Amino acid sequence: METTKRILDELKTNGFRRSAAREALLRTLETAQSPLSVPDIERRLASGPRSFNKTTVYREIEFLKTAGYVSELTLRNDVALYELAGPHHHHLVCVDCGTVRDVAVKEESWECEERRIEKKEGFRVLDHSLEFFGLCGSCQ
Amino acid sequence: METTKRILDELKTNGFRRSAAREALLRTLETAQSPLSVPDIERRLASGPRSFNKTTVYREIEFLKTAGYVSELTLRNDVALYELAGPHHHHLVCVDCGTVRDVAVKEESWECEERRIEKKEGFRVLDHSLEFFGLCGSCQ
DNA sequence: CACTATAACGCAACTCGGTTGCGTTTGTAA
DNA sequence: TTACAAACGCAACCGAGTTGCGTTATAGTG
Repeated sequence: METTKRILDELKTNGFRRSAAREALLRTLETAQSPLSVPDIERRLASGPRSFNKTTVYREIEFLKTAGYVSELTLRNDVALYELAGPHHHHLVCVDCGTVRDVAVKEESWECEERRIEKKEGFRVLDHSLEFFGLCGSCQ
Repeated sequence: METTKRILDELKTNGFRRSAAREALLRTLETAQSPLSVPDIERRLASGPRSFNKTTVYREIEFLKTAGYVSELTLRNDVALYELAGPHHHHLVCVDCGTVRDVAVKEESWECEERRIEKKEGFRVLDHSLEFFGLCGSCQ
C-alpha cells in the first residue's frame, strides 16, 4: 500500500489524476506475489469492489510502464506479465506449474561479456533479459 | 541446402515423408539470415513457386521443433521466431530496426550463478534464455 | 503399375491477447 | 461552479495461433 500511495502522489505532482482504476491496479500489482498478465489483473479487479474495462487496464499499464512504475516481461511465447518496477533482477520460471519468482543475479558475471560484444560485434548493448527455466521446489 | 537435405534424409529414415512444404520451409529457414516468424515464413513461401496454408506452416514448425531441428525464441512481447537448431547461442536484438543476430557467449560466465541458484533458491535450473537489446551498427 | 495406409495438407471457423476510434464521464484546479 | 483535459467504457477490430475434419499425396508392397 505504501508504494501505491507514493506513486499516486508522485503522479499527482506531475498533473496526473488519482483515479479509481489507477489506484486499484497499483494495489493489485503491489499485493501480487508474482508478475501478472492483463487477464490476471482484470480478474482480480473484477473480484474486488468494481471491475474495469480491459481497454482501461491496457491503457493504464501502458501509462505506468512509460512512467517507469511498471516493468514488463515476456517468457518464451507466453503472454506479457507485469510487476511494479524495482531494482534490476531476473526470474525463475517453473516449466511445470508456471510460477514466476524474482531472483537477484550478480551482473558482473557477464558485464565483461557485454563489453566484449560491443567491441567485437559493433553492437551497442542497452539492456538484456535473462530468465531461468526449470523446476521449483514443489515440482521437483 | 546441405542442411535441408541432411534433415530430410534423417527424417526419411524415421518414416517421415519428403513433402513439398517440409522441403520449402527448411530451405527458407536455411537461407534466412536471421530468425523468422511464421507470417515471415508464409510470405517468403508465397513469393516462391507455390504458397502453403498457414495451418501447414504452424504444424510443420511444431513438428520440426519437436524433432529438434528447429528452435524457437521469443523476444519481449513480440511474436515467436524460428531458426534452424544449432549449437546453443544467444541473440542481439536491435531495438531500432528489429534485426536479430546470433551471438556466442561464454556460458561459464554464469554457470556458477546457476549452481548458486540451485542451492540457495531450491530451484532446479534446466535451461535459460539470454538476449541483448541495443543498437546494431547501422542504427547507432 | 495399381493398391493401400497414413503422413501431410487445405479450409473454415474459432480463440484470445491486444488495439483503435470515438463519444462520455470524472477529477482537479481556477 | 465551471471548464478543461485526463481518464473511462463500449464496440468493433486486428492478427497470431489453434482445432476439427475431410481431402490429397507420398512411399512402401504386391
